[in-house]
Amino acid sequence: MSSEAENKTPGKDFIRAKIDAQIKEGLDASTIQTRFPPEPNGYLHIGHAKSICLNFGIAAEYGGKCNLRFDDTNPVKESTEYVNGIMEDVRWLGFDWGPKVFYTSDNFDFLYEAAEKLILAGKAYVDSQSADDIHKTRGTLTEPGKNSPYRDRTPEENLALFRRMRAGEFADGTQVLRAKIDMASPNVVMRDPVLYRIRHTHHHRTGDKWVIYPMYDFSHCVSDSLEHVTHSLCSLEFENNRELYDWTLENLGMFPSKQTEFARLNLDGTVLSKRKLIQLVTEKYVSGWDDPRLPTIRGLRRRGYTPEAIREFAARIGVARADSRVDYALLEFCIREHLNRICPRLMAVLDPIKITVENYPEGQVEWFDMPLNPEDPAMGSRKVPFSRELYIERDDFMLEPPSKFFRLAPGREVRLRYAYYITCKDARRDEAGNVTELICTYDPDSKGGGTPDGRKVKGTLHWVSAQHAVKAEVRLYDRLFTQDDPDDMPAGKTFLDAINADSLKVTEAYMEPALAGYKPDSRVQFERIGYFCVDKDTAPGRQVFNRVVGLKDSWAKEVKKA
RNA sequence: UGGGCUAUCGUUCAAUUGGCAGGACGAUGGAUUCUGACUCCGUUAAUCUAGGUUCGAGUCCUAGUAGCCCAGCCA
Repeated sequence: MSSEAENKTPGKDFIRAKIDAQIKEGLDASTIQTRFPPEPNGYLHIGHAKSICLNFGIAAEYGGKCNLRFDDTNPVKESTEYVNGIMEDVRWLGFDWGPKVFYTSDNFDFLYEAAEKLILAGKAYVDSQSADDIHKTRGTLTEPGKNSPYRDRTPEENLALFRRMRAGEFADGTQVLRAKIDMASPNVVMRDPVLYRIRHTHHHRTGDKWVIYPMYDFSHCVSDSLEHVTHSLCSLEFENNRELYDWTLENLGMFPSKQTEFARLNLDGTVLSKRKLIQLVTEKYVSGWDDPRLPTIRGLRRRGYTPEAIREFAARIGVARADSRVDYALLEFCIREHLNRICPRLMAVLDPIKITVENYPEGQVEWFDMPLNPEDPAMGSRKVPFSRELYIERDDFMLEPPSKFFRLAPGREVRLRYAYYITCKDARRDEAGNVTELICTYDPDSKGGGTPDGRKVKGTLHWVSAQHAVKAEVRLYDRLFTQDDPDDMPAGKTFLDAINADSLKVTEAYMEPALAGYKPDSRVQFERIGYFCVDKDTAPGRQVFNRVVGLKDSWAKEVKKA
């Protein structure tokens, strides 16, 4: 059993429960310090959002602080572009890291001095073996490693060598600084881990000042400690590194930050590893980091997700130590729940079929005033034109309807939302038998959508006036992968083999005129269809909408069953 | 006989430390409805296995089983 299980308070996740217990034992809540420490080598995804919400959330709840720290110790992978992108994403998610941004690279001088201290204390040495030899002598998971022939160099010798490393006298890969711990440790991480390596590479912040760079295991704990991080929260794969984290701070005599691990997020139908996301972007399987099919923060943002929905999602998935994979339906639930509250509701037809209302006067147009959201009158209203020729959704008509179908069919009466009742008199067909046009009549007494005799209709359809319809491009998205877990493919297959060829469908919508007024980033509900977000690709005269998520559709389920 | 970690409804997170296994999502039935949406009500369904301790075990003990992480000069 893990020691984390002790002293839990019920209902809370194990981390917050442990903090409660620590406070009970005297911890001053205002000293609680967390940090979100991304490496700027890619953009953030929803898995990071979980960590961000956890770290910033805990700081806010307990009256502590959370730092944003860029873990920028490997210059070959990192860039300012990513630093800026990450800050933008964290801010968009709604979190504030205060006036100071932290960088591990700001601690390079301190880290160097700390390394010299370890050398002087006989706890670190310069190893001149090749990377290959270091690998070979590390041992295996079941066998101990062998000591390096350079392990017993004197502190003076090591110090001189280390200073020459820093001075740039050695080529990349020829020397490393290693901690002198135990080559026989059952924990492979403790077998004389590398602390510093040589990299003659330009760093995005320190430029060419350094040619040696500290490793994660050395720099992360020291940076935590310098920031007085009390709760260093990271994902489960760092469990094995905790022993080295503690060793380093102890041997340096520094503030004892403590690491706690939790399970990272896995989400059905997508990948959440930076390596794979980078591959999807660079090899053009998607249009970019902000492709609306991607689980990146900017992808979700462009798709039309809101920060509120993502934060709600993070709260609902919880925090635990067990590996898990979350149902995509939960994310969709969260965005629907928020968009349902905030979106105006308008009408657009995605797959039109024409209706001619034969008893409606030719050339007549009526403008109906319709509420933008009947559940929230404060949203106001808009004007919608009605005329003799209309479009409705092709799915809303059936020649030979099954019993449970209560939309339009020959002889059937339905309501056109907020307008009139219409009855289908005839369905015109082409040679192939496809329905091309519906001939209907309307009941003038049903104006506004009700009748004096109070008769009921089963169906209410959305519609647009053909002559007033505004066309727009609509992008319909499906999951990017066909498998729930694209990371777990059969032998010989990779996650790329699971890419869904139909993850994007582009179509043309016929919209009521008011919809043309919405600018990029606006989110609306297309009644009876789903939530849509105006895309940044929108140009004058050519709107582009992304489908954020469809409405729940119990009729579609019914059809599927049949 | 390498070490570390994990195991509860289909999914996910709980269970006041040994006292009626609960919530959410999903699924499903119904009510309501000018969105087959929303909302409301109901139903469904779980303690990895085998022993043991105990009046009582998800929780403690013993032995198993399954899964995840670690052999980067990545983080």
